[in-house]
Amino acid sequence: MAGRQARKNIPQRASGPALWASVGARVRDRERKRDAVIMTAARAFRERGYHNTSLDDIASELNVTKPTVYHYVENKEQLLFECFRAGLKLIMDGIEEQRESTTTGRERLAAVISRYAEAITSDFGWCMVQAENQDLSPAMSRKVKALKSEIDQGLRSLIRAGVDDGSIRPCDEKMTAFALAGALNWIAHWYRSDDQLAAAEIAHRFIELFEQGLQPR
Amino acid sequence: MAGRQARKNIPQRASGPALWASVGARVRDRERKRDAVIMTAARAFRERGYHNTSLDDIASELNVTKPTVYHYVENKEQLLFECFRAGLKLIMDGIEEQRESTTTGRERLAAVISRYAEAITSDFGWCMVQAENQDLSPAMSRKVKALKSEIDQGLRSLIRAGVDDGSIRPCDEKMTAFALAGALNWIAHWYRSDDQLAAAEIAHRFIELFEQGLQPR
DNA sequence: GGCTAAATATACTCGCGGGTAAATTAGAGC
DNA sequence: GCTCTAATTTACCCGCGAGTATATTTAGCC
Repeated sequence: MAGRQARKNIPQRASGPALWASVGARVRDRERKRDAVIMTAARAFRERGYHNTSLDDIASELNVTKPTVYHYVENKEQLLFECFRAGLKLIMDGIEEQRESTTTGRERLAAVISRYAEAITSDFGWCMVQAENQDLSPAMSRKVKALKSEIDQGLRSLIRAGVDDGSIRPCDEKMTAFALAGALNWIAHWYRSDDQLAAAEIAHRFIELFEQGLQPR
Repeated sequence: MAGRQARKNIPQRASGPALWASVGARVRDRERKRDAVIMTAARAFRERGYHNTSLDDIASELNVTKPTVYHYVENKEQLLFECFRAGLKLIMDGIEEQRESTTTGRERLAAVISRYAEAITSDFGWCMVQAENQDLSPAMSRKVKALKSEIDQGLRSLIRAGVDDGSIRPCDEKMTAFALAGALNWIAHWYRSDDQLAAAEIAHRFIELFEQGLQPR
């Protein structure tokens, strides 16, 4: 069939469509396939936006048809949520990681910023940032809000810790956390993966700016 | 008719639906009406998002039918663009305003930040931030990109000026501008107009943070 | 090699919403 | 009061895309 033939010619990106590329190579690991669906969706959402990406699009990028996608995920909203959660987890891990650290609050905050930048520049970055309440059902919206709030609280408590240990100048922790999160989240809007600038480099410059400030010392 | 009666009961918000509220009060000024359409769209987009707002929604908020909206605006995309432009103009004005100022670069930058925050918290703020290329035709996308770039260049040149006159510590102006714009744009994501926090207050805290930095001096 | 369950595909439904053609109403000028 | 234009409405079209009912294939298992 023409269909079959066409499928073989699809370029095989890492960990994505390759899973389904040839019938013989199909792996039966359900988890893996589900992850591939989510990953592909994340990339598609990032490139074309949530509303401009149909499930048919995602399916065809996976060399599969729409009902197959529905076999791994309840609906489109859930798909967005999974992308969101995957990205958010990267950040949460970064924050968690610093819990047992014994360095100053400022240093721990800097470490979290680095991980945050890493997460935002990942395939899931865009979804994390764009998963607005507007596109979600009330129930989902609540979940997303709660998760986002965890990140916010994590940042604030690091700032507070820094103020307490003297490594951070006393400041409005809420506004500071918002400014930080804003600058970081915004990366998703301008970052292109083919950019020369690596996440680590961006994080480094941001840390310097936020720590030192614009005014000469 | 029941339709007419219902219209009279619509609450009349400032400068919006009131224009059409009663037949007798209809103003013939085309400009004014067009502006009302744009304003109403901006509010709706902010509340429910671009894709979740239909032109029927906007029309009905104006106590009018969809074709009337089309009488003032070519299509939905154009409508988003107009909202975007209206918001952007506020910022451009702020930058322009500082061109003839003779103060230091850092002070001028602070002034622009204030105006920026003001613009972002306005009804048009959300549209400005959300008018992503993804939802726009290639032609529109180019226009939006060009306008956004103007803002970016404005910020960078202020930073450069500050570095030159010694009021700003030498830094990567591109990353600094991105961080600033990010923090400011992000306001649109969390700001609610009924918030106690006024734009001026937010701007003030942001300026302090960006100027002084987190590290104690 | 036949049985069963999971995986995938075919072939639909259906509503929403952008956009429009054609009629109707309002109003300015005479 | 008539006419002509601008403003507005009624009543549509139509495509896209989310979601699904049903058939078919695949693969593990005895």
